[in-house]
Amino acid sequence: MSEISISEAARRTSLSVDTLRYYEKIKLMPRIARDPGGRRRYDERDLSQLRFIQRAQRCNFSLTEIGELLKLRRAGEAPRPQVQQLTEQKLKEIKIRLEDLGRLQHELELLLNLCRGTKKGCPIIERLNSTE
Amino acid sequence: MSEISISEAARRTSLSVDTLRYYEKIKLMPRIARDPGGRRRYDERDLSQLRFIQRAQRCNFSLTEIGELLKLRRAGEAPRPQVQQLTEQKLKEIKIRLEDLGRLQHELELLLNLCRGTKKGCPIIERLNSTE
DNA sequence: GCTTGACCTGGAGGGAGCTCCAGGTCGTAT
DNA sequence: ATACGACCTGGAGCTCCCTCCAGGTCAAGC
Repeated sequence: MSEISISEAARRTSLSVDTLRYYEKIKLMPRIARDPGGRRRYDERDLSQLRFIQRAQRCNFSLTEIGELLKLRRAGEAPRPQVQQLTEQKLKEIKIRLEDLGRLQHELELLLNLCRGTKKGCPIIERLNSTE
Repeated sequence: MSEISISEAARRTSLSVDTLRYYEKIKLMPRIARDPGGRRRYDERDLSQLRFIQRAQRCNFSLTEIGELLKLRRAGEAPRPQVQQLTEQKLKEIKIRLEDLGRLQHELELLLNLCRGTKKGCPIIERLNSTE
């Protein structure tokens, strides 16, 4: 099979073995399968879920929220309205973050252009410093 | 003038007065002007900076990083190369986060459409659960 | 002049998300 | 048989970012 040790799983996800154990401890991950000696064996599904967690986390979701997202992910065949609602709300949050990021990107690009092209005393800086 | 009390500043930024004092304590914000009685008086510049902090924070920047961004923001007239480099790096990080968010958005939209239109047993779920 | 409430300071407390440690087990290599 | 390293568990410790507290000051209303 394609089952791998915890250290290999850590390597492939760039998480630490401590973090992997921690995710299991707080039940963000399900109980990972063990070999006869009691060591964890991660399969492709586990890795996929870990990568989902990482993506969601980079997008500011808390581990608690990610737990909910994972429930959605798993509960696909049981499309309850409450589950839909949660997803919709998360999507709204994502959109807001996308907008924030866009704004921040714009501000920094402005600043960078300024830094590149100017000697001193540019009106844009004043705008950055004093406007909403 | 348009100088306002800490509680008013808190109201306008949706931060708590404790957080406002905390930002000053850790020098993320400059020392805020005081009235003769020693109370803080926030002006438009302060509010602008606070909103910048909030935007950056929603985009996953740590307060330490935001401190650096604010230094850039202030140091506009002194475009040192090291300062440029930092901005460029932050922009790269922002782009990665934008991509992550886009991916996550896509995944959740997929899931949502699925939830809306299906009875049970959809191949997309399998894909979500077992693919990269 | 006294009360009330918003404000001040320094410092302790708290939740999230790890990270580390002690003390023990398993399996391979010598 | 033993030594070694990767693994196990439960629990303590740490950083970040607040949040709360105690004890005190200031300004306005009664």
